[in-house]
Amino acid sequence: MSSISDMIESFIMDSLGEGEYLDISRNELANYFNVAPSQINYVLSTRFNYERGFLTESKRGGGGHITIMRADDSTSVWLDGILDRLNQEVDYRTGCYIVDELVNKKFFKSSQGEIIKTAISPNALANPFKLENRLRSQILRRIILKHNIKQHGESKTSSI
Amino acid sequence: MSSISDMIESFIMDSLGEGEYLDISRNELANYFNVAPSQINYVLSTRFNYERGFLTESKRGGGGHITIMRADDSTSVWLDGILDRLNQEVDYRTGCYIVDELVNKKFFKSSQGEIIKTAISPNALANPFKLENRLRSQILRRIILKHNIKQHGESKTSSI
DNA sequence: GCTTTTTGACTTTCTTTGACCTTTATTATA
DNA sequence: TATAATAAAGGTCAAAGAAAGTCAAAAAGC
Repeated sequence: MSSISDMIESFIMDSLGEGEYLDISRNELANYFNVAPSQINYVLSTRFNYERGFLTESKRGGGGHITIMRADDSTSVWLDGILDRLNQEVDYRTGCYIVDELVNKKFFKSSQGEIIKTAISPNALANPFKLENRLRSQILRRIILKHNIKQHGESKTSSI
Repeated sequence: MSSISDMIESFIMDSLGEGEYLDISRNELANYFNVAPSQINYVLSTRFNYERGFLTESKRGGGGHITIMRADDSTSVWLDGILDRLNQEVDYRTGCYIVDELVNKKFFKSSQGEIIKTAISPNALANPFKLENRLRSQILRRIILKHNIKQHGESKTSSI
């Protein structure tokens, strides 16, 4: 009666036991239950999300894995820390850093993170042009030119 | 479970212990773990970079070696020194000298160093207002600060 | 019919490897 | 002795491989 996702959920719950966190391999687990690897993601996002008291982290590539953690006091401390920082002014870089942290902890998806970053970018938030724009194009022009020359060997301009 | 890179990382960490720095031979280490020598570079650049609190130096040729150092207070003193110099005007030669120093300490990759040198070159900065030297120190300062901030997340300056 | 589950094609990220390059030290030679 | 050749490191970069992520369509439950 219960779906495979439910079985995977209880399997993970059992493996977690009383522990604070658990490391799993997405592929192994999917293999064990004979399901598509992405179904593990489905289980994680529907059963082991923040609302249900969990946070997950992962790493791709060789030796990649997924970590499932209980979202306990320390998590809310972490979140409070971030909210505290947002009581002061936050420049673009810091904002991105915070967004990355939140994405990392699967608080937001990375696609959502991108939107957020765009929303808080200098471009989005401000300022009609100033004189520095001319300089900027000059610098960029210079860098691109030199890069191009270096790659194609035709050096007609001085090295700097 | 964990990748070989992770094992190499902990091996280095263990060897370093509480010490301030550690000398290793790239080839020996690669041999010990049965990996391509370049994988040692991979571990160094992903795990023992400035972001993570380390600086590395190396020497080639006979008796060559790699030194892994904790980026501690003295590092920030060194960095502060450079930033101090950038409070005055900086001509192109001096700028390149500083960039070389930063590349030497693996603060930037040499490919990044090239870009920076181009960005502060007379050609890039030529402008009608004869502000070249002031601009140069400003740009250099900006790049280093941003790099440093990006790595440590302490942002006291505005994003642009 | 609507919601939840399952699947699979495509994407992104991280690791591993290898071929080729640069620098430094040592040794041989004029 | 100065210089040229050789050997002994480490550096770089790109390709191949190994995971996990995304998204939308199909299938299954209710």
